[in-house]
Amino acid sequence: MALTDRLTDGVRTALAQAGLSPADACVWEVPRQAGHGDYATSVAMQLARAAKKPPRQIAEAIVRHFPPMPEVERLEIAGPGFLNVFLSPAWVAGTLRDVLEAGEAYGRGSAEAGRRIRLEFVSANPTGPLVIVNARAAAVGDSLARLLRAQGGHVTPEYYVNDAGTQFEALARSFEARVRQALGEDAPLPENGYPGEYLSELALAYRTDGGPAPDEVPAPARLEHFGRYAVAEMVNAQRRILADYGVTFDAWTSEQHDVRDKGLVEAVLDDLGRRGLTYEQDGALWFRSTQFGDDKDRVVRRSNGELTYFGVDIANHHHVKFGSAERVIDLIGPDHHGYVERLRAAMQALGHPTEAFEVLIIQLVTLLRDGQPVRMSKRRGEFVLMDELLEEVGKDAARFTFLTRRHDSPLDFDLAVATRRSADNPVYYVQYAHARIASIRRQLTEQGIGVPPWSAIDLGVLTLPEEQQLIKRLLGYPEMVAGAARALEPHRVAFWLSEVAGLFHPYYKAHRVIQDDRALMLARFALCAAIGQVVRNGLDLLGVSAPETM
RNA sequence: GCGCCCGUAGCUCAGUCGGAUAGAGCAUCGGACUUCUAAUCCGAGGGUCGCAGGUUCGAUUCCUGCCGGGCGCACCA
Repeated sequence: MALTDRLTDGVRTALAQAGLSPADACVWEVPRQAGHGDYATSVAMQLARAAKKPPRQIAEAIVRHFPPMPEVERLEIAGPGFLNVFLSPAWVAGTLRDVLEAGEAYGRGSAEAGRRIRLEFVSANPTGPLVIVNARAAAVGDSLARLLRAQGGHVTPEYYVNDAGTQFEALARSFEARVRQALGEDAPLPENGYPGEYLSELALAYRTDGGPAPDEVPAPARLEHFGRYAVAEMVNAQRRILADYGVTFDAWTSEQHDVRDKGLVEAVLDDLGRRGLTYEQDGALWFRSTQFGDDKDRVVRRSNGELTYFGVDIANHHHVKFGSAERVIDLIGPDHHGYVERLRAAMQALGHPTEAFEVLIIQLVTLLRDGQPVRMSKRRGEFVLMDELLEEVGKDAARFTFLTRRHDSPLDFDLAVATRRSADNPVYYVQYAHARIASIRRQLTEQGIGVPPWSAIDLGVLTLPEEQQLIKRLLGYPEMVAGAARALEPHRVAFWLSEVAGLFHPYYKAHRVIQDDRALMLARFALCAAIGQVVRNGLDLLGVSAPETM
């Protein structure tokens, strides 16, 4: 049972013994100030009104009747009626054994046990290379997948390939033009085409592979031919970069093959139509999204007969996503946030619980170098690509930096800072803690010092304030992970790790592990091993490596 | 005009479910390697939590209004 649950039980028992009415909720928080104990609750203040007694008097009754517990050293009443709990140092030290024995499983929970979760992120159009904001979405999405898995969820990371519709056609025509140019023809790029150099390079590769010239492909099949080739190559390139970044997807959903070709759009539109939730106007088919809180009704099939992106996406969400999961999470860019409401309306109309469908907005990234903005203009081809970012700053620094901000706040990414190997860069600060611990382990081995099983080490000698503080911090790790998963906020893990490293480095500097006092040495090594384990577990949730040496 | 997000130290940002004296890193200034890795550590200064009301024992946190910034308001995706 969790410590706070035990404390709550103690409070309930004490209230009953004192003849006071029970508290419906007892919230424990970790006070900011050490003098206020390890845990505090304001339950006495909240009960004061109903009990018609001063809060301090209620608190005193709780203290008087609180059952003895090995975890608790003493209770204090403070301020207007706070109840402060001071943990027993011996019990605190003993918890280290639980951490070490749990190993890589330490921090896992069961909040999502058995639940199937569909998590879509990145999903860049297959019309160009991945750029820096895609790297942010990939870092956040992948970390979320890891967090939700750590809570027992069956997570399917999904990449939706937008290989149909107007953008697909623009890509197909642009690519065809580039192939013609590669053959020496004077072929202009179509209007609204994609001017990037990458399509010219792809055209050369296409010819090298022996792909047929445009005029050798029958006109009716030409668009499809060049479009499919370009999409396949673009998606492959995206997949490779993401794999280098440590991000893999279990589902690559094709708009054309997995949604449109399977008749799912007609099915879902018929479904909505039978419920009277669609209507024809001006030759187009509309969905009554206003009935579910949207500002206006939305077109699902245009008057020219073509489906809108929205129309297809309803089918995608209803049949593909919810067809295989109880919970659906989408990560999107801020430019699409106006789109969320209508999709939410559609999911509601189709009977999905509102809390089962969540959309996270991943804010934009402003790229800086030494504080100066790096211009990103697709038109002039100056935009910074994801592979260039990875080459310059590396996977670990990039991922960690993206995860030191809330996903919904815009981020300034300074290339110069992220490249710097110093404390400006919290990723190295955290990794260095892990490397230093690994170094201690190596030193022990080199000096022929054997370490007995954890159960044989007396941890009670870890009485320094720094040691107690570190252990208590490790004790809070599972709760932090559970909170990050619940709130879908992986940045909490990154901050937590920085804080633990910030406790470890001063401790390392001030107190030697390897020393003549064998009992103390072993206990301190156990503490370091536990810190190393938890840091490794936390970094793994971020997809960042935990190096043995640096 | 309407909607969403954001205003916290010089800068970049945390701040749990409403708690006690508001936090970190960077930057600035001053120090520390004979010792398990100096990618480290020790110390100092730095605040009207955008503004004004409201709710309450208590508000950076919740509500309303205003000011300032970003984004979105298509038979585009």
